[in-house]
Amino acid sequence: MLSGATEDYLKTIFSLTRDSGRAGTKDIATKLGVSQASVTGYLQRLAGAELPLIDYRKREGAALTEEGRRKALRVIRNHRLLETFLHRMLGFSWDRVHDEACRLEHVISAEFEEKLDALLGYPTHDPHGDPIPGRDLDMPINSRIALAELEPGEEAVVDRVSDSDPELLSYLGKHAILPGTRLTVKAVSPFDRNMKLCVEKKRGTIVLGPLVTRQIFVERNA
Amino acid sequence: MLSGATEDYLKTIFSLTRDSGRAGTKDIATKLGVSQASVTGYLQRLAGAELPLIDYRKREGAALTEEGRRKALRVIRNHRLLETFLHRMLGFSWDRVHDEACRLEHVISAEFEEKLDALLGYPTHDPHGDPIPGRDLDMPINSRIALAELEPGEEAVVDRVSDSDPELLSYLGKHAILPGTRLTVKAVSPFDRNMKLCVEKKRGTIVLGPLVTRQIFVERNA
DNA sequence: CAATGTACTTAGGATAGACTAACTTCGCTG
DNA sequence: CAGCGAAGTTAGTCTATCCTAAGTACATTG
Repeated sequence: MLSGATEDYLKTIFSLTRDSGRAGTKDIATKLGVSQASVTGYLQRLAGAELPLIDYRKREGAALTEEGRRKALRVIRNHRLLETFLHRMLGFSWDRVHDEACRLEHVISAEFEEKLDALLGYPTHDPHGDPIPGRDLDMPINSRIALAELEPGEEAVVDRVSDSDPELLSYLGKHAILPGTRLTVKAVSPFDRNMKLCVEKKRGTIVLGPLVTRQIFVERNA
Repeated sequence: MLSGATEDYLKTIFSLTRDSGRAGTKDIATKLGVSQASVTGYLQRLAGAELPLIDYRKREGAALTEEGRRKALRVIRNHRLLETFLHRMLGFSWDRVHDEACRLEHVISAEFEEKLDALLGYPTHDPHGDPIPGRDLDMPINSRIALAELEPGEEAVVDRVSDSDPELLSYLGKHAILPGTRLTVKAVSPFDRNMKLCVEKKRGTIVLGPLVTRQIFVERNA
């Protein structure tokens, strides 16, 4: 069995290698909240194991092996199933599910995972709109288009919202900006990139800064 | 926050001090599956903390302080709520809930505990019949009368079954011996203490040895 | 009351996972 | 191309939790 720490490293490397091909020591350290030296040590250990979960090269960072990728996806699947459960069945607000799921994801059995999946009706997306890998660990591709990239006049539907900042989630929730919400870009101020948005059928508009609009991912209106 | 190990020690000491006033090093070691030396060391550390959770005296074993008792009851509450959830909502069989709950009990938040309690409708007993401490950590007293103590002719209702052996639970489950099941003692063989029982409305009888009948606790028929 | 067995403790050490401090690499800039 | 800064590594520690081996305390029993 993998330790919780190992699972956290795998999850982090997985998400960092979505864009760049390799995850750097510093980025991993920042995401995990540990020192760079700790990361170097841990990566060396992981890469030197019998069945290595990562491929690590000095000063070039880490990438997941096929085995590592599978383990990472299993943890991500657990995490997102749990988030969905916490939100839908226990009534946790969507800004509180992340931390709880981060602790639970390391201790549930495969049997728990399967039964929870069934109880929830085999959900495909978690409360933030992130896709849930299936039992086969296939994961649908999610939108990579940040709201910040849209031009005035464009319409879009919110696909997902970064789950990293609870404060942000709470704020957006209050303004009904959730996966599925339809938005229209009314204006973008030239220097600060503030965006004036019309939110679906809701009365009025809202202005969001670029730190926010870069955390919201959308599908351009078909 | 307490570590999982500390919570396990507290839980174990709690259950061992139900009967005897103090928990001995050896019994704790056996229950936890660690060496006696580890237990001695751990108890010393726990007792020497700022706010000690246990009272430890050399060669006399450990007892919980009021604070330790409260923490122990919180863990037991988590454990039993989780067992109830696993059985009732996820459909785990009653012999599989214990191990899963043992891992989950250390990582759930107070918010999770409360919301789960509400979702389950504030249950008072877990699937084995053990009482669930309430939010105030009050715990109803459960039956201490082992089935093994009954005489031929007596009738009783199963109150709870020890959850320590999954094999036993599976076996008893197959024969419909669960909390609430009504039993009649038909005969007790004099030397081996085998007990011939009539199980409620079920066809036929069953013979159980003393290793089994000592794990089943009952209420004598009113 | 000495011998013995069981329960308990001490001493010394292992491992996982983290830290700080100090050093190395390397790309970029002037 | 020397120098600087950021990223990365090494070395040495620390804490939690466990271990084995060896010794101690105490009750029982001949």
